[in-house]
Amino acid sequence: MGVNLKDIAQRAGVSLATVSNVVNGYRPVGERTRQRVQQAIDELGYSPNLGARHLRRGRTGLIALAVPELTNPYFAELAEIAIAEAAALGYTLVMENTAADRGAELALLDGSRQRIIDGLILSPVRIGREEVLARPAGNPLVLIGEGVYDVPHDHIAIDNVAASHAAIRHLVAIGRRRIAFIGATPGGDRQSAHLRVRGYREALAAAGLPYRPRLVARTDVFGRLDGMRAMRDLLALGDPPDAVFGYNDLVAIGALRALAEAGHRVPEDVAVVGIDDIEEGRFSVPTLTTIAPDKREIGRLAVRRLVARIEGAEVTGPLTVQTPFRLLRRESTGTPAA
Amino acid sequence: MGVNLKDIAQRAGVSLATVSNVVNGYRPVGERTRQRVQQAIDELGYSPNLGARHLRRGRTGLIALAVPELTNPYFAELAEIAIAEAAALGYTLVMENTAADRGAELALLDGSRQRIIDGLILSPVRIGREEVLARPAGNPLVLIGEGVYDVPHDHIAIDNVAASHAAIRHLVAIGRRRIAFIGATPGGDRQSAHLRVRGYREALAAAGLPYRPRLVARTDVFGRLDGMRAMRDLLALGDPPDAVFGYNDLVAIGALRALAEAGHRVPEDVAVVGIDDIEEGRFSVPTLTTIAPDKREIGRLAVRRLVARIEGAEVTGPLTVQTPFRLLRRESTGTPAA
DNA sequence: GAGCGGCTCTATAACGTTATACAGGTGATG
DNA sequence: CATCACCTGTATAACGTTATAGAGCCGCTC
Repeated sequence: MGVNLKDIAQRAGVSLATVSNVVNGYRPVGERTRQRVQQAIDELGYSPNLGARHLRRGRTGLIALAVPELTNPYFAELAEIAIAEAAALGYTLVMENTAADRGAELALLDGSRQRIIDGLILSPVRIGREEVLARPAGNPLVLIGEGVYDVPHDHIAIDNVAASHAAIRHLVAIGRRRIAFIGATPGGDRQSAHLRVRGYREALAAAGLPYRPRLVARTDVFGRLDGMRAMRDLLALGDPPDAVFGYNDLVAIGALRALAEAGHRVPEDVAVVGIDDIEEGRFSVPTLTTIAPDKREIGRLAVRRLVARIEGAEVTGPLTVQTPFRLLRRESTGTPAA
Repeated sequence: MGVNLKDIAQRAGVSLATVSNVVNGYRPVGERTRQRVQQAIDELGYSPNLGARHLRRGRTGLIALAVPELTNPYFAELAEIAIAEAAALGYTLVMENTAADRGAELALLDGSRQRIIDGLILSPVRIGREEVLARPAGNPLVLIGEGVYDVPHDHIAIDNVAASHAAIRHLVAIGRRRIAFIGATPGGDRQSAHLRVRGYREALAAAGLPYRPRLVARTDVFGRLDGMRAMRDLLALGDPPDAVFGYNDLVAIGALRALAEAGHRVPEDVAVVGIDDIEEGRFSVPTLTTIAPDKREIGRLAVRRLVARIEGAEVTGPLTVQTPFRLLRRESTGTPAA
């Protein structure tokens, strides 16, 4: 604690600036002096004071990934990838928990936090296009997920309408006709649900199936408990569904639980599909059919885009990138176990 | 971006230092000047440059929580609590992923990371007492979990031997006699498993049951996949167990999956108990009986201890704190659903 | 009324780094 | 041989904050 450039400079018999140049490679340094300096660094065990560097350079080397819940495995899996990618690019990634709270999201957009991080990857839930547009100019911002569209920021997400289509097509293909959706939200609160609901409706229409509003269950948030409660309500209908498409895997897993408690067989009585491909769904009983986004691609792309913006690199191509997804058939829709 | 103390000082017609004193409350400021300064701050929208502040103060306001895997829900749930507690104390908590890698853990102990964080909460997995003792003096370190004992650092954990006792007593109480353990590790790699295995053995002995080495399954790490594989192996024994105690909930959930695939009923044929009380176990089919550590207590205590050390506060009481736990009976050991 | 102590406020030197301007030395060129 | 350009290295001024030393002012005491 406390070996600084000056100590190294003294030890190596060179100036402060030369040591800085060796460390940073900012200006050419003769081979002999470089070696002497490097030796001094190794002997004294120097590592730069990042606070000072930050002050001077105006960058902290910190980027933040703000998600609505840390405990959602999808975000944990995404974070693990993003942290590794950030480290590879020389940045430290800080996790930020908005707890799906509007105030927290707004604070992130223009709060004082901004001064300590170089850029932000945000998965918005409670804020919309207007709030993002109203944001004062500042650090680069990359959006992930489906909260906000049509803003002048990089945006990485899957094509949610297409993902819903794929899920519903699959359910139709295995003979289901009364397909429910769990995870709609009231109002314009969370656009993601809107897109997934839209895909659901479009695909029903394309299959010649009627749209039944009673089969669309609303939830406040998107956890296991929400899925379980919604499924119970659906089962209480006079004419319950023969398939369920959940907003995400957690909701779907909650639905599986409700079905088990009520004594229904999956997939024989009710088939279930989710979105996210969290590991949990590969071990649930039954295993969960899901739409698997390419988390690796999303995490890496988001970090790379952000870092590119921070470093002022030229970024070509459109702001919005739709990453690939695929349908993984598992037991909850009647595919043999892996 | 860029309103600084000087701007405020000019606007308010006072000196730089006075503004700093208003912001920090470090020295008394007259009521009239305080108001004038405060007004200037509000008008210009000032927020302190944390980099500069930290350079000057020598602290960054960042603490790190290093865990072996972000995707283990136990750590995610713990992190959510710790982040909130840190924020309440004016600190930002950074998640660090050691990926259960020895090199990563060592790097955290004395690496350059140290210079950017004020303190570290570490859940050690691959390092032992010696490595911690060999650590150069530096930032405060708080240990959580069961990796390392008898070192001059704060340590927050449950009593693992007692936790195992409780689990085994419960299984014995519901009439099980061939009780397996999944999650032992070879050598002294991870002491936690040793403690849990020890409690398992002691409790068997206390119940007058024989210790059968074949019923103790080793795993590399402690994920669902490890639990599933180990359970398959146990089922392949000529005389399979009638109960399984998993190192943690993830392992136990993997075991549940293997049992389902093999067509065994839980709890009728095999009862299952885990440790951690992750949310997943409250929704699995069947729901999972578990030893629930007080995560809130662990997370808050770890952060508070660390911050107290950072701020040089007098900390009374022993270094090692054992936090409470309780047994939650659920379906996997034959308790009626909640 | 001179001296003293308490109260506000100010000037300024750090903290450790990087970027800019500049100095010294060397080799090549006219 | 003088000039120039280059290549290395140096001195130094920031970056924005906080802590220290001290200056000015007021009222009080002897």
